[in-house]
Amino acid sequence: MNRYFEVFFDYVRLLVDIPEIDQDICRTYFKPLQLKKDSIISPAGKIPEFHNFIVSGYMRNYYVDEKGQEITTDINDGPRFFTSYDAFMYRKISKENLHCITDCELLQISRDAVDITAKLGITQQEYTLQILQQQLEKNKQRAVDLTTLSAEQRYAKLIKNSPAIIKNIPLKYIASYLGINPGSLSRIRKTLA
Amino acid sequence: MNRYFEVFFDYVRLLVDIPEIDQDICRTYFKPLQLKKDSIISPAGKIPEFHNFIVSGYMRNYYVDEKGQEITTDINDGPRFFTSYDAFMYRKISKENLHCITDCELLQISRDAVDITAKLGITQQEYTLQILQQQLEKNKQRAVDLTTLSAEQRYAKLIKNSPAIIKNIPLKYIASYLGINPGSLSRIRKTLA
DNA sequence: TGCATTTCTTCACATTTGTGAAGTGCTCGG
DNA sequence: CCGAGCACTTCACAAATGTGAAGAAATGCA
Repeated sequence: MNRYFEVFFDYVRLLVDIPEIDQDICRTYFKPLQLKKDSIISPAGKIPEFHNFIVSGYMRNYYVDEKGQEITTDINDGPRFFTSYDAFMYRKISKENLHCITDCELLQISRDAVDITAKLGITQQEYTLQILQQQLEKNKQRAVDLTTLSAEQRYAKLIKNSPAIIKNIPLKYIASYLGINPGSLSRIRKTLA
Repeated sequence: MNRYFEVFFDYVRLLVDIPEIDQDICRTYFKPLQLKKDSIISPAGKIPEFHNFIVSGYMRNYYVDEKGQEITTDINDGPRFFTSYDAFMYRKISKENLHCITDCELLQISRDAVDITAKLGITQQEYTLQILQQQLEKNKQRAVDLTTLSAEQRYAKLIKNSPAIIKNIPLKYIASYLGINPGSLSRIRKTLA
């Protein structure tokens, strides 16, 4: 299971240094978990129990709209945290489902444990601040792309920036994430080929 | 100038309580500023000097793309913080311009002062965390709206949720913010009337 | 007030994207 | 190995939105 924490700490160190003490805290409170393809963790209608870090595998975040359609709101590209953060943090009922598109390896921490580690360690608050800023910038950029780029340009940009997603995620989820009809995306793919 | 801080504290109290000590700190380090319509503060190409709170008035955030077109990425609806936050925080060159669409009343704090107040007061870090989360949720929702709603639905939603924006902001900026061509928006307005 | 500028609307037409049905190919469990 | 279901493509057509020019309306300034 050490590999899990290697991936985890490598990811965290992109934003902050982690002293040994905090590493030990993480090893104590984060629990490894393997999930099979198509597992649903943190289903809509429930309060998310865990904050998840994806060590390997691909997940998506989706909700079901009034017409019964699945809307994919997020897809991961490599290791990162993946949680309905707002609902998790404030113990609110989530509207979203976290769906393992492939087999996944996770590190999970419970909501109670997050409060404990916040007091024990010194890195957590600073890290949380930074990752929130990073996520905010990403989402701002996503919104700008959606207002300024055509469907074809959005797809081309995803190929360029996240080839791993194209290779590993069914097209229908990508289409939903990009706000493109699957049929239209198919046509766009043909013109790009 | 007390009115400025009344608006300011009322806004901050939506997320956290502010002890007297922290209120005094704010009164010391935030400076009131009046701006005329069409002033540009924090222009693209420079490091933002101040973190801005809009007491009254309307501002937009825009950048100029490769074709020379202005892309409006944010418009405020009532009092709130309005800053190229990432660039301000990390003293990076900003790509965005903050433009006063109407006369504006602001409270400003310098980047150096933010570090000072962080040490003096007790509310700031908690507040920053919360407002980042709030902004993140807003931007996620904006992205979801852009993927799932038609141009007409996006405009209708803006009318419903932010009538003040419709009343006070030139349509061309609203169109850009919604990712709609001004001509198309004009047509949409006619069908809604 | 009156002129100049900007903003908004309107129109005809082009382009992009959506829609639903049908067909093809793949995958996975039995 | 087979068949059912799923994912993806393809197509013809519909609908939504973009485009650029022209005019109307509003705004700001002298």
